[in-house]
Amino acid sequence: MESPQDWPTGRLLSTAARLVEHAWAERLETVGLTHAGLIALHLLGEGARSQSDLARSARVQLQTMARTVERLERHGHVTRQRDAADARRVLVARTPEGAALLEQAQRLESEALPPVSDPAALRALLLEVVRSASGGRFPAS
Amino acid sequence: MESPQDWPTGRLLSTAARLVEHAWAERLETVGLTHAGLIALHLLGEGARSQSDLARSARVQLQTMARTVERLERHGHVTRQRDAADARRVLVARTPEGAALLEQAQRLESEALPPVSDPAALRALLLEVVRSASGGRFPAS
DNA sequence: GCTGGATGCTCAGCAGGCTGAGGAACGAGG
DNA sequence: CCTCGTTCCTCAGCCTGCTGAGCATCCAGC
Repeated sequence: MESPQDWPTGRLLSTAARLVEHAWAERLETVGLTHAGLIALHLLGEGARSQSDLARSARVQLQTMARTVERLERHGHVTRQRDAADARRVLVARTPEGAALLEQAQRLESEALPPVSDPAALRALLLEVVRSASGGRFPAS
Repeated sequence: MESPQDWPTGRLLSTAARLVEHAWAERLETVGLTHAGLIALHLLGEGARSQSDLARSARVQLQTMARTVERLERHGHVTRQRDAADARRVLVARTPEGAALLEQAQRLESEALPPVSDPAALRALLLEVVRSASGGRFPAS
């Protein structure tokens, strides 16, 4: 009960994620990004996308993504503007500063995961989990 | 970039954890517990433990555990009292209600992880990650 | 004894998830 | 047209992580 060995797998998953996220966040701090911000910046790609589109891709709720984007905008990493063609949408695009940051940050991100005996197997298993748990909640992403 | 397949492993880990946690929380809601509360309740065992002790075991900060315990107390799942032997400590113990809830909740927790091709391998790999990422941050847990 | 470091806790405040409620715009159908 | 359902977004509020600051207590060493 005291040791992680005896924990249920779900709890192990959450804990591992949190620990890795922390290491990751520490590095990102040096370039002035949070991990959620990096994901959003990454998903943006070259063109502009709507917030709900980003949210679906990132597997988070629209409200969560809206706040992340708002923070990125406040720091000058992205711009937001109403879509002229569909006034419900807000189009988000990277600024040059955002693009520059993204490039630095991506190099840091890959270093955050501690070395593990079989990285490919870990990836494959996590992918299985994501796929099967995304069902319904984030359709057609 | 759009699909999880192309994500870095750390991001996959976080996403998988969040999705599983969500499924888990949904079930726990039916018995009136949050996932953090369940962990604390579980780690308590039969006897009383101090908050910092619980925090170390759960791999969270003392402040986080304090708030979780405070919530459990508010709902009548645990009791808190100053340690007579060391007045800095707060001793936390399960109430009978808390113990009853725990038993129900543990059955639910195990169902939350979606079936995966090699559960044992997933466990083993996650355990590696937790072990190597706990270093320094949560000594001698 | 007293002082000073270590330890346990609380308070305040931030970021990132979530839900629920409600407003504005689009679009299909009567 | 106009209505009604859907979609996109915002606002408010909760829970869980985190940090930093500050307080009380203990204990070792002088």
